[in-house]
Amino acid sequence: MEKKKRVTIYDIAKHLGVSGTTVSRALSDHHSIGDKTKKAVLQAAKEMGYIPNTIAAGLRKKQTNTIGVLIPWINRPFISSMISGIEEVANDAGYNVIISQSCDSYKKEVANAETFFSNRVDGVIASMAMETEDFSHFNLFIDNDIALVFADRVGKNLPQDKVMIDNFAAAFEATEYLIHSGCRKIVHFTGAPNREIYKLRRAGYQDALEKNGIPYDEKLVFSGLLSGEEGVRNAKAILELKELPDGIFSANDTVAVHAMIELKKAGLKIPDDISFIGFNDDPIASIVEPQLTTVSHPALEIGRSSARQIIKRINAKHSSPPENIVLPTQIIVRESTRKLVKSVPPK
Amino acid sequence: MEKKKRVTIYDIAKHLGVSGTTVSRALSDHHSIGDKTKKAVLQAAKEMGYIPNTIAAGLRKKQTNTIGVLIPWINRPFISSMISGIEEVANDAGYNVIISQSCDSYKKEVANAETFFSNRVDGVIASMAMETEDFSHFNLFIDNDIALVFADRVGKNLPQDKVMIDNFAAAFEATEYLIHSGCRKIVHFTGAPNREIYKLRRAGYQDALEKNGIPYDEKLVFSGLLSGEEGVRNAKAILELKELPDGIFSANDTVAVHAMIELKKAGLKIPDDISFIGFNDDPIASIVEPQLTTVSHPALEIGRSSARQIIKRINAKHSSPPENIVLPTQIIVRESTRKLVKSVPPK
DNA sequence: TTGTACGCGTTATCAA
DNA sequence: TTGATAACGCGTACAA
Repeated sequence: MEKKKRVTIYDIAKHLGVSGTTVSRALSDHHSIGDKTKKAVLQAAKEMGYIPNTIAAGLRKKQTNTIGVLIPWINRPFISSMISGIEEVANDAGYNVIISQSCDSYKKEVANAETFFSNRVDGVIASMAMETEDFSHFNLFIDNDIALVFADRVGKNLPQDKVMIDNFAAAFEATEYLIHSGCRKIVHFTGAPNREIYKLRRAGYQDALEKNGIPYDEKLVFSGLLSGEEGVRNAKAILELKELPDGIFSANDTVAVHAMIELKKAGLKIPDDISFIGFNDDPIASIVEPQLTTVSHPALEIGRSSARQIIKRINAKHSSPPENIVLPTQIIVRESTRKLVKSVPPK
Repeated sequence: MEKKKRVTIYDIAKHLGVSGTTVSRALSDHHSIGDKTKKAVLQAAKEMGYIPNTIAAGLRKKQTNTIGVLIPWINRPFISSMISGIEEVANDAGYNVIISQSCDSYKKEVANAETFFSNRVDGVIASMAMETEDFSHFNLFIDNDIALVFADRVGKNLPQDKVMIDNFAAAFEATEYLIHSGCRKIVHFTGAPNREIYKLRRAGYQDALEKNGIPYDEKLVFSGLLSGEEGVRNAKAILELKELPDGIFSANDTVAVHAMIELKKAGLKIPDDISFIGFNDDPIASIVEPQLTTVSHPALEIGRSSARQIIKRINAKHSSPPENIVLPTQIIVRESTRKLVKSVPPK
């Protein structure tokens, strides 16, 4: 499509017989500008259908008012809600949001980071791919003073802002909830261990077991991509165990729900034979029967908070130590767990 | 955050003792450039950590390699899948995707359109807000020769490319499926009638009834936002009816599933007392019990197809008549409908 | 094959 | 309060 000539500040200037500078100032409400000229410019701009060219301004100001969001997948309930939160806050503050999915691939993540840099985004919010183990591609932003905030799937030991939940504590509480409701042999579904969040959930699970005198058994931990198909596979593997578990703590809802359905098919009663606690509070959690008890993940708020943080960094005059923003989680008790036999001690 | 001096083609030029032009050409693989110089430039660029400034190039070339995506909500399964498809195709073709949600608000949609224009996106893919009745804000793109493709929630009588499904036919088939499985009193859940897609689904529903000798009854059509809460409300309203319906065709899965659950609570058997067909094939459709029969909406493919179309338009030398791309739907038969008593005639 | 000079649309600086 | 001029980083017509 051929480009059309568009209205610029000089068209307005010529029309009004003033300089481009004056128009620019009038439009950006500069203090040293006559009231009459200002009004005239604004009027003319409107009449002539002028819309500022953010790109050109950005080139000059060395800023684009754009935030890059780097996430593994868009079409997952948790992530799309997070993006929704980011977009909400960013838009209100006058920023655009550009999105790239890594599809959990390290290679794509690296490529996307470069694209963001090429587009001179003012800041980046990143949630890392499952595969990613080396973080050096983020140096692009760090070395060039581009604000960087990690959200949810953060890197370990990276000196950047992070917005996340307390995965260890959430997992500990969830596991202990199962224990307090009478479970003694508890299976854990987890994701790739190079993602800190899954490592921490697993650690919380392990710690809860040990604190309650239950031995930790590697064979009861199923690790993978946390997909629905994996839930079915895991369920089948569980049915092969010599002694069935009486509880399952899953690092996400998808795998939990599909495992649950598969176990139900095999005739097991939930929660009586096996209790379930998931993670995320996806829509499917409240639809499955029995409804899934789960750890609610404040997705929207993680997004909002990340956006606020990145904007704060973008506007900061000086650098300051990295912040760790931890958002609260909550166990949503539904029907896939039994009643507590021992009350959970207050925190 | 203060901006840092970044490597430009002139830094490379100075370093190598050549002109900026030469560097620019070497980097973009221009034909008239010496092999040695090219190699030297590429080498130096790599060493110095040069990454092109797409923004500056865009200003010069009057293109940004950016596609604006205007959708009502990000965090809905159908839409996030569509975006995923857009992003996939666009990224592969070297385009960035910037996203704005209108939250189904006309006002936000207008504001977002202006932002897109300000950012000089090369093209726009739009799925309209529920509220939108006036389409004049899209003239911004049309008048300025910015490619525009409507996806899914298209406008009526607009001379733009559209990517969508055959809503009328899909609704007709779904309703007829209910009829052929023995339903005679069929309720319809629909969305705002200013969105063509809902109007068409309703028309398909009505036509199927009439073609099969069943009178169309306005009182059996429930219109609204198609939310979960609405599903509960609709179910309660249905229970108040003098004579219960024996089938429900819903314009989305969310409202169908929640209504189903509510009716089950009231003791109704599904599909024996009431059959259900939804629309979209959201994840919840295959989780609810009984699993929901639904019209599958090729979300990912609508996204991919829209992206391909917009890129085609962006690169087109001349304008050509608007295209209407219609993607196939499919009834996914699950457990919320009874067996067909009369086979569906072949199309 | 290479370089000079200018333009893309805006803002910052300095002078008037 | 206003204006002339340069600069942001890159691409390109034209000249060499």
